[in-house]
Amino acid sequence: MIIFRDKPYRCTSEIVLDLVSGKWRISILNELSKGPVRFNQLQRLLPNATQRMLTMKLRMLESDGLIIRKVYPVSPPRVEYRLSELGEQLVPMLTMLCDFGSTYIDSFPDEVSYSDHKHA
Amino acid sequence: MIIFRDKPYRCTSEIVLDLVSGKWRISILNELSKGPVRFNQLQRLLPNATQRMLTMKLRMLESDGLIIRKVYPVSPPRVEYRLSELGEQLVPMLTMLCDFGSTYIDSFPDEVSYSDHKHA
DNA sequence: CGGAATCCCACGCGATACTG
DNA sequence: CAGTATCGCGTGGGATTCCG
Repeated sequence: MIIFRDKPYRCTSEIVLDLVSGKWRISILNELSKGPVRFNQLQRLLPNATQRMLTMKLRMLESDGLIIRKVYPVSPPRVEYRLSELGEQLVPMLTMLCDFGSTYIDSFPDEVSYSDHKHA
Repeated sequence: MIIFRDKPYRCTSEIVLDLVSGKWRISILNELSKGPVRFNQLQRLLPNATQRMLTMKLRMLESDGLIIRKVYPVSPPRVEYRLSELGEQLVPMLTMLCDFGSTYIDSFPDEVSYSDHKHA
């Protein structure tokens, strides 16, 4: 049994799930993997996430050491987020998750459809 | 936007998270990756999971197509669970998650400890 | 622009007891 | 042995409003 940050885990894979699970976390990481993004840009990229949720998840990812928050002391405020070194190391895994997801849904073609609209 | 089983996803990786997230799912998959297991064995392997939770998670994994439930019509009842073909394909990814988890916690040696006791 | 504060709800999870 | 059936709560997620 591993204790990490005062929480017990049966396997280190569960720790990784804590890092990337939770709504918006993967989407944020995916966007940041393409390069640094400002808060406002992120809002437009993830139009269904409320400001509150984005802020919360970004702070969590930051305290997990996966992303870096950089504040430019200008007016109007400018805050930029980017992957940390650890976060960069996560990218190949995100790709693998994505790949297996594609493989998986290919086994259930009847249950898949696509939608263009951004909401929901 | 992908719709899979009536649920929207921004990326197929989010589908995979739905498959392996949720308490006990990864632990169950890890145990089954070593070979078929009976319900009772699983209970002993995961002593902190209640019967209800084990049953629920097993049924979910089954309906997700990752595991197979085989009932032997004997008395007392004998039910065996094993990975499906799809489930087997998941194993390398579980290994990778585990590996990255180890890499990750190595970055925070102060926040890691170990415990022998099975509870919590 | 990039938040923080407040309020609220669904549901994932669990404890416990019962059963073919 | 391998499950249901009930009940209850914590917390993750969200809508809304206000702020420097």
